[in-house]
Amino acid sequence: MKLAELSERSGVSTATIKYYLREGLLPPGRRVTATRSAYDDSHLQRLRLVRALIQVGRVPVATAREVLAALEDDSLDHHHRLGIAVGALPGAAEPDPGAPAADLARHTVDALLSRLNWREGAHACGPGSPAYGTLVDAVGALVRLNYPCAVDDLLPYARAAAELAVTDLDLVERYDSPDAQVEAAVALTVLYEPVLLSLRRIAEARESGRRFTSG
Amino acid sequence: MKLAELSERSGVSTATIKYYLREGLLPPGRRVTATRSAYDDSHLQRLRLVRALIQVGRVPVATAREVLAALEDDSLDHHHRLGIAVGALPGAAEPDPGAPAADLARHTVDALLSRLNWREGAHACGPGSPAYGTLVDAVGALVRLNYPCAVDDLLPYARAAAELAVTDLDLVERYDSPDAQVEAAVALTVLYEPVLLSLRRIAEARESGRRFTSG
DNA sequence: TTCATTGGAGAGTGTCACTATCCAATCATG
DNA sequence: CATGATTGGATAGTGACACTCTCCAATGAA
Repeated sequence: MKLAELSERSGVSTATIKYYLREGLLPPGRRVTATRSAYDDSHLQRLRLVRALIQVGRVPVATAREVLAALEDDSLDHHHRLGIAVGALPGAAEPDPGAPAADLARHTVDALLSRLNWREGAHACGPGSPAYGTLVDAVGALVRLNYPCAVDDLLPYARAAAELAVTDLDLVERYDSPDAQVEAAVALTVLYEPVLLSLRRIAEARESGRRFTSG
Repeated sequence: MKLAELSERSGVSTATIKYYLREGLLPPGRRVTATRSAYDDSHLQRLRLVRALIQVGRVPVATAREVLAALEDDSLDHHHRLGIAVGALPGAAEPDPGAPAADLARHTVDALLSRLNWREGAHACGPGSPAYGTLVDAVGALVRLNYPCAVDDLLPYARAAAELAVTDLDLVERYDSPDAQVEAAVALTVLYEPVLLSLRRIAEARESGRRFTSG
């Protein structure tokens, strides 16, 4: 497959594909001659994943590169590859680096994870993981704005998250090879986020209608 | 409260506050003299909400302005104000405007909402609402990438969303005045998104560890 | 032969959320 | 009352980011 064909089939402009190649988001094609390379279906698949990460997941290009690197790191076992790849995904932008109310937030998050007995799993739970940091930041924002975020307030969200994780991993286990599973885990984590958030808003509107309208 | 004081108390620079005033995200202060205005606690609260929307929720400035306008529109009843305000919030960026697989996605979403009997509630469910559009886009991305997104695959997420909405509205109902409730609905919708997504990733890591590691 | 395409690299674009600079009017202080 | 800081207001500049454009010599296809 030539570059132009890859572009046509993926709907991504050749300029952008060249850019992704330059940035290392897409492995170079097989060199046919000095000025020509051939691409295959794996490039097409990877290109689609990159678009999903960047366009749907709003993952910065630099971060996407890390995620993809973890995806291909054969030196790691299945669980660790998955943890690193998903862990490299970004969360919300962090707030002011100054630490106003961050202590309370951290304490709340720690109490929540303890309550759930989520402390022992080292990966992506520990204070070093991105998800943990994002969670502390998010709770910190709630604290600063005086919105409820006690452990008891957060618990229902954690329970929902636990159920969602089971569903997610069930989807992942539909894939056969470990490689496909890791890629699916990354893609589904990112791609189901807008699904979940939209459904939540729709459900909120329904629930609001149920509570606040007469008739 | 002077501008400098508002800046100090909120941790937002005077330059940024001036920018928000210019952009209409913050109502002008009470004019004291020709060159001086006074701000009060409502400005502080609003400023915090704006920061939450923009920094945590990644809401574009123009969108934030719409959300805030709906927040203050006294001509609407409670439920509609809430629906419009939350509806004005953005979802993920939409993919290529061309409609590849969009029909299948729309069909899937419609089937899902029908299955759940979520069709009758007009607000934020209808095809016109932003959340609906975001959902179709997100499902479209799944379709294009060949990831599972049948109605049965989406149902668990919708059920989780329904439970979350109940929790959300319970939090909202802790506030007394309708104004406070609408503001809380917007703030909590946005601020709990990163909370939920981080918890999901942490839960995924735990679940992955449970399934894929030995011992 | 001739013209389009390729890989490669650098520079330019558009968007967006600020941020910096200026200005004249006016307080606040000594 | 002198003097320096602050304010509202306006305009222009910044930095990050994801492209996108332009150019080039080498090559391939018609």
